[in-house]
Amino acid sequence: MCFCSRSAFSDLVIRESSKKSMRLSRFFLPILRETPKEAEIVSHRLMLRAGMMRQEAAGIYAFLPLGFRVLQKICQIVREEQNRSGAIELLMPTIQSAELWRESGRYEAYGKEMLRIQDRHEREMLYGPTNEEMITEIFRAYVRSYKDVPLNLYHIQWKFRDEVRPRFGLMRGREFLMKDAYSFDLDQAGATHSYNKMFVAYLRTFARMGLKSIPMRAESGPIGGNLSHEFIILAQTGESEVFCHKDYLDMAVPAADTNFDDIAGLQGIVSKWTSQYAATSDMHDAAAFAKVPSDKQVSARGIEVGHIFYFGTKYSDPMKAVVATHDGKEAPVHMGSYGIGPSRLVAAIIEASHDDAGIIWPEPVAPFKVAILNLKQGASDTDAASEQLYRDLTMKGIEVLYHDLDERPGAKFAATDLIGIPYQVLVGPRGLAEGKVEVKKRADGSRENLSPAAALDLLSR
RNA sequence: CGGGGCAUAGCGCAGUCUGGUAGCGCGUCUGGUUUGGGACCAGAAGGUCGCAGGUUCGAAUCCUGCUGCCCCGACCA
Repeated sequence: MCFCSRSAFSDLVIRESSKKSMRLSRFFLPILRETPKEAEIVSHRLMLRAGMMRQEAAGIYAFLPLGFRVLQKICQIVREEQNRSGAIELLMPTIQSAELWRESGRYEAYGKEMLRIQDRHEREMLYGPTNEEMITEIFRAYVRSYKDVPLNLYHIQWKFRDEVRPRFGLMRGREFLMKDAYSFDLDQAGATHSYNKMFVAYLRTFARMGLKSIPMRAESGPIGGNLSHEFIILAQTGESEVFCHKDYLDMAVPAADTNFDDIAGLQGIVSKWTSQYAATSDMHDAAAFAKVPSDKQVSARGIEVGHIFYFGTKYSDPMKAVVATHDGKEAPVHMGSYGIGPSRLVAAIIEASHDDAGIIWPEPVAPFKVAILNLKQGASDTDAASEQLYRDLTMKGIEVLYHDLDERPGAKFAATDLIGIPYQVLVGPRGLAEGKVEVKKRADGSRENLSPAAALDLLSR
C-alpha cells in the first residue's frame, strides 16, 4: 500500500516495497486443488483453496500469508479513513476484567456469548466481545473538561463472541478482527456530528475497497441506544434479505477532501444517504417499500460489514464518565460506538467479487497487484524476461508475485486465476519471439500484447 | 439451544449393511520425456481407520460412552 509520491525517500520506499514482492518458490501459498468438505459458501471455499486461511476450531481461523496480506490492506484503508475523519488510534487488550462489566451492568446481561476466563488467582476475566466499558474507563480516568471533547478513539483488535452457531467461515466466526471506535461528546448535538463523521467515513471506507455499501436503519441490539445504521453490501450469497431504493447504487460517495468539521455539510450528506428506503428484513416495512416506484425497487441479499450506534449516556451514566460543562457543572458524556469487521470484509469482498475460476480482488485490497507467469520455466529467454520484469516492477514499488515454479502453463493460469491477482503478465516463448509479453486483466479477462517496457508502463500507472 | 449429518493417507472419497491381512483419485518424493488453460511414463513414500471401553478366535465394520466438525432453524460485527 503505497500512496507516497516519488520523493527524496524513494530509495527507502523501494527497499520497503521490494520486500512486498515475492517469488512463489519462496512464498508460503498452500493452494488446494480440491475443496475441503466443510466449506459451503463461496468465500469460505475460495479462501481455503487459495491458501488464505486455515480453520483451527469452530469459528476460529489462522490467516496464512496470502490472507494476511489482504487483511492488512483492508485494515490500512479502514485506518486511513478513520484518521481522516479525526478519530485517533490506540490499542486496548483482548482480555478484560469482569469488574468493569459489573459496573455497566452488562456482565450478567451479555450472557453466554461472552467467553469468561479465570486467572490463577481465580480472578474473573473475559475475552472482550466489545470495548465500551474499557474505553469509558480510559476516558473517565483522564478527561475532566468539556474542552477535551469531542474525542473519538478507535482500535483494531481481535474480539471473541461465543456464537451459538459459527458458520460460513470468516463471515460468522467466533474470533474476529474488529475496528471499533468510540466517540465522546458534551451533548446530543455534538454526538450527532460525531455519528455523522463515522457515517461518512464508512461510506468512503467501503467504496475504497470496491464495495457499494448501503446504510440501513437498524436495531441496536445489546450495544443499546436509539440511533443506529448497518452498512450493508449487496452480494448474492449474503446472509440477510435486504430491500432498498435503486438510487443508492449510483449515489456519489463523499470525496476525500470532505470537510469533517463542517457540521451542516456532513448532515447534508447523511440526510441524502438516509433519504431513500433501505431496510434489512428485520426492519422491513412492506407498505413503505411498496411506495418506491417498482422500477426502483431492489430486493436482494446483503452482508453487514459495519454498524454504527449512538447511545447517549448509557455507559457514561453508570460508569460516571462526566466532564465539567461551561457553567461549571458536571454532565455525563454522550457516546457512540462504530464497528467494522475487517476479517469479515475479506470474506465479504470475495462474496461480492468472484467467478467460477476464483477470486477477483479489487485492486486496493489485492494481496499483490501483478502476477508474472513464466510459461516456460527453465528456458533462458523466458527466465531472463521474467526476472527483468520482476525487478523492474518491484523497483517501481509494485507488489508482484512471480510464479517461478516449474509447472505447466495451465497449472499456472489456474492458480493465478484462483488467487485473484488483478493483473497477470504472461511471459512465454510465443510472445517473446515477437518481443512481447501478454498482460491479462483478471476482472474482465481482457488481454493485450505489449513490449515489456509498455507493460511496465501500464502496470505502474 | 432444537433437528439432521459426518469423522478412513496432506485433500476428496470408497470400504461399514453382510466382521477375516486397508483401497482409489489428486497431491508429495525420485528419474525421464514434456511446456500458451490443472501433461505423460516408470518407480517410491505415506494410515494407532477421531478417542475410550465392550462383544468376538478375529473389529474401520457390531454395541456403549465421549470428543470434534459441518448443515438447517431461532440469535448475531
